[in-house]
Amino acid sequence: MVKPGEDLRRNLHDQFERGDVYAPECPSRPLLDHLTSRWGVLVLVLLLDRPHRFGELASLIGGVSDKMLSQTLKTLVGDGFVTREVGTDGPVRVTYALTDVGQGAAERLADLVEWLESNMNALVPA
Amino acid sequence: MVKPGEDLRRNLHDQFERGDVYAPECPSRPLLDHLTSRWGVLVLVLLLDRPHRFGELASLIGGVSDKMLSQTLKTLVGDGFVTREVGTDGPVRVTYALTDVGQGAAERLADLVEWLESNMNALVPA
DNA sequence: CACAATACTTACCAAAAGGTAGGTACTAAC
DNA sequence: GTTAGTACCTACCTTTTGGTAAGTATTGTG
Repeated sequence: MVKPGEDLRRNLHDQFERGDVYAPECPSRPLLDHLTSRWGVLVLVLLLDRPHRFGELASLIGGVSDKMLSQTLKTLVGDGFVTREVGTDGPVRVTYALTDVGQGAAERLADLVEWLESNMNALVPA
Repeated sequence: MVKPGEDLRRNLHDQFERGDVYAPECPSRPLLDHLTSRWGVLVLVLLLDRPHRFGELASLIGGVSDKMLSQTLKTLVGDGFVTREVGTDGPVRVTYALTDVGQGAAERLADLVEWLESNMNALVPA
C-alpha cells in the first residue's frame, strides 16, 4: 500500500534491499553511472592516494575543464562518495576526500584502471 | 622524427608503453570510456557468466534499446573485449563472448557492480 | 509464397555531456 | 585600494548519447 504523497525514494529503497543494476528503476543505476562517469573514475582513483584540493585535481587530470570537475565533484559529494571541506582560515581552500563508502568504490575502480594501464597494449595494436 | 603520413595510432602506442589514463592523449582513455560506458559495463558483466545472444542481452538488460545495444557491442568487439560469432546454419544467430582480455576487464567490473549492489543502501538513504 | 523470428540499420529528434569564455566571491599581500 | 590566487558559477554553443519507429536481410515453417 503506497500513499500518493509518500517519498518515492523510500519506496525504491525498500523495494531493492540489495541493488540490481539490471533493473532500470533501481537506485544503483544512477550510482553506477556516477562511479563510472568519464571524470568520476579519475577523481576517485586520485583521492584513494590522499585528499586533494580542487586545483590539484584539475592539474592532475589532463583534459578536464573547471566546469566538469566541479560538476563531477558535486555529484560524488551528493552521492556520499566524497567529502568536501572548506578551510576556515585564510583564503579559499577546499579539500576533497573519500568517505568510507567512497574508499570501497575507489579501490575497485583503481583495480580496473591499473589493469587497463597494464593491458592496454594487448588491445590497441590490434 | 615523425613522417606526416605515418600511423598516429602506432606513435601513441610507442609513446605509452604502459597506459596512463591521466594523460589526455593516451589510448587507454577511450578504452576506459568504453569499458565504463553505461551499457558496456552491464554487457561485459553478463558475458562473464557465459556467452549470450543479442536477444538475450537485450532482455536481460532492462531499459536498453536495440540501437544502443548493437552500438555498444560493436565498440566492444572493435576494442577486442568481445567476440562476435554468427551461426552458419539455420536462421540468423549471433553469439557474443568475452575474449581473454575482455575476461580480465569483466572480472573487475563485476567486482565493482557486486560491491555497489551490496553497499547501495549505505548511500541512497542519506 | 506468405509469415514469423532474429539481428540488425537508418532517419529523426530530444536530452545530456562537455568545451570556452567570462564573471563572481572571498581573502591575503603589497 | 589594487592586485593575485582559489574555487567556483553562468551563458552560450557544439558534440555525444540515447530513444522511437520504421525498414532490411536472412532463414525456417506452413
